[in-house]
Amino acid sequence: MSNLKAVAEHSKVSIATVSRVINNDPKVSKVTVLKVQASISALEYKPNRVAQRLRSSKGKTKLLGLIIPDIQNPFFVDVVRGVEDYAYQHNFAVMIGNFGQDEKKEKLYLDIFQSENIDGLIVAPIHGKDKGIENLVKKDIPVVCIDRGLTEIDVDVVKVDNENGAFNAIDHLLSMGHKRIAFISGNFKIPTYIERLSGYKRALDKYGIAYDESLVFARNSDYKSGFEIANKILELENRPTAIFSGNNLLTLGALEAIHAKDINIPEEISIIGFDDMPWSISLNPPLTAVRQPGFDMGKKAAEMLYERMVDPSKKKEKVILKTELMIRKSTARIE
Amino acid sequence: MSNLKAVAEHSKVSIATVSRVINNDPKVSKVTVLKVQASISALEYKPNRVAQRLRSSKGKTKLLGLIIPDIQNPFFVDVVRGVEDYAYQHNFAVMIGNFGQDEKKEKLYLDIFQSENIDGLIVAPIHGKDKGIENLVKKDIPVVCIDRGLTEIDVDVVKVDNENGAFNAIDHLLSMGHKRIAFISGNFKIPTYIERLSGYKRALDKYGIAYDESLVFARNSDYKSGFEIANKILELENRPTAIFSGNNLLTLGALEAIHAKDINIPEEISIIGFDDMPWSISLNPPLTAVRQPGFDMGKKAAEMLYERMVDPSKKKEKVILKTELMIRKSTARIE
DNA sequence: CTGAAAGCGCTTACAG
DNA sequence: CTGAAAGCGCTTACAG
Repeated sequence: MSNLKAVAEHSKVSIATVSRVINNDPKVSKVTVLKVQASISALEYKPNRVAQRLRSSKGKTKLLGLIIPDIQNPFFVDVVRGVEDYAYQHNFAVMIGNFGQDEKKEKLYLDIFQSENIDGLIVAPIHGKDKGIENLVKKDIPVVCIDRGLTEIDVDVVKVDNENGAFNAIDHLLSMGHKRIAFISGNFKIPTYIERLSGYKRALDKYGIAYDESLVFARNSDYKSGFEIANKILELENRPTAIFSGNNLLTLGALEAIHAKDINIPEEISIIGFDDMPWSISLNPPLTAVRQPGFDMGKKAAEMLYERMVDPSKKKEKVILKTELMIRKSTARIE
Repeated sequence: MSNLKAVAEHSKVSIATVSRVINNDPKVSKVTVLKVQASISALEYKPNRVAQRLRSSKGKTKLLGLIIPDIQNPFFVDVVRGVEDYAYQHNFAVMIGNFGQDEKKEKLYLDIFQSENIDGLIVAPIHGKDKGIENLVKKDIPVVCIDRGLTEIDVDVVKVDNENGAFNAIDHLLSMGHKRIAFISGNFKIPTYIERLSGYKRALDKYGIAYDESLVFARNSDYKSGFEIANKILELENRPTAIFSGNNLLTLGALEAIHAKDINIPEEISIIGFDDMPWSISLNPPLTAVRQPGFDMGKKAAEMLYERMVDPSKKKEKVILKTELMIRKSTARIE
């Protein structure tokens, strides 16, 4: 790789001048700019971002960290795409860390990203009291939380109204006559699930149905857990007539369990999933689901991060987007 | 952030010694090591990876680039997970670039990653004559191609036997009596599709059926294209009795088109997809698909990249993994 | 076993 | 408008 020095020699100016040309310093004379630019393209010079970043820790080199809980979850993939979309348009590179719901791994990525001098971070905290992220915020590193916030500290966040999303789903089920509705949840350390549970309870309340703890199952938020929990539910003696599953992967896992037992949806059991998927219509049957605008969330988060980088003293902002209940064919009315 | 100097002062040694401790230089005395380590933890010192990388471009800081065509495609997500799995175990950070089938974007990521001094790159080239990647290889930057190779230059690659994968799928269809099999493909610039087409042709040959070009449709490898092409196919006057779709997303899009028209699978049309998905069993009907071991491919690629970094003069290697036809319920025998 | 010094490729006051 | 020089946080010969 050619470097500043090579370009400087080629165009017979100092490296300082070359640097100025690269950074569009208006003080450089037209002639010099042209000369240097010619050398730059002749030598195919590309600035070394590592050196740039080391030198000026001021967002010059545009590196953005993105830490997500599970890249297998299509919702987070949408988030990634949204972030990337904004980043690409604004010439940021994105460094992605996928911690797979593993707290140690999340911490590792937090450390690495910091050591990489990222200009800012978008992260879905593993829980509401995430010390690692709190520290970053305290150090005034721009941080935007996505999907979940932080309880102990004021921070920018983009999330969805989980409470209402869950409420609407359960309300829909209750309105169709269901009374025993199982909830397949992820770990209740994760704020989203707490909120979804409270929406579940509020809907029950509305219909005067007592909350039955034995209908709520929390494990990891992955395919396997969805499969296993659904199996358990299907074997309950007084089997619930409907399932509300807490995320994409749990839904897909539950679906496999139901199909493996040849139980018909929605005739024998209804199911609503939190998180819609592009192919929900092609599932058996077309899945009724709570849609979250993942792409928009990612994009918005990137935008807010950028604004925070530009103005670090800006008031922290909470953006709460709406969910939408996509009614398809996985729920049926019962007596 | 505290730096080397702070640690040096705290433990009353030179920064050179602190650096040696960090890098496990055996020459440092036990006493000194202990003293320095105490300071390191007291100050919560974390080496600045940017500075490390700038100083020694020898894989010390362990940063790996991963460029994939489409993060929405679950197959590539598996690849990412495989790469990450290996990387995490070997203390590499992974920088991911998703180019969304956009050649300009791929080039941009190639440039950025180079400017970031990555130690090595795993990439699925957009086509076989990708100059940008060729250049990296020529500069002796460790590169492993995944899913697709390069035609003009010798390079490490991990891929799948696409020709046989497609052959088996078509053979299965032909053995069930199908004669008009449409192929929904991605762009034929992409080597995988060329190979899949040739498997398609070889199977036809085996059954003595003439290749009919009008049954082959190539566009982008995304959901929307799958949907649109399937719509076209379904409206053909002499409608094919089966569809072979070239990737995950195309399959899902095609499925939506078929369902939207209330056409029954497999009674009215059979379909086999290239790429299996965890939730194939929950599709309507359970999808017959060609399975690629994405996770293993990613893992293997990361491993090969590591070996290449350790021994740059190592002979280039081609690893070709097998596909597996997962027979479920989306195909039926016809007269 | 340890330290002083050079240098990785840049940016940015400072001086002219 | 331009250049010489310091410095970002490290590593690594070189010397002792």
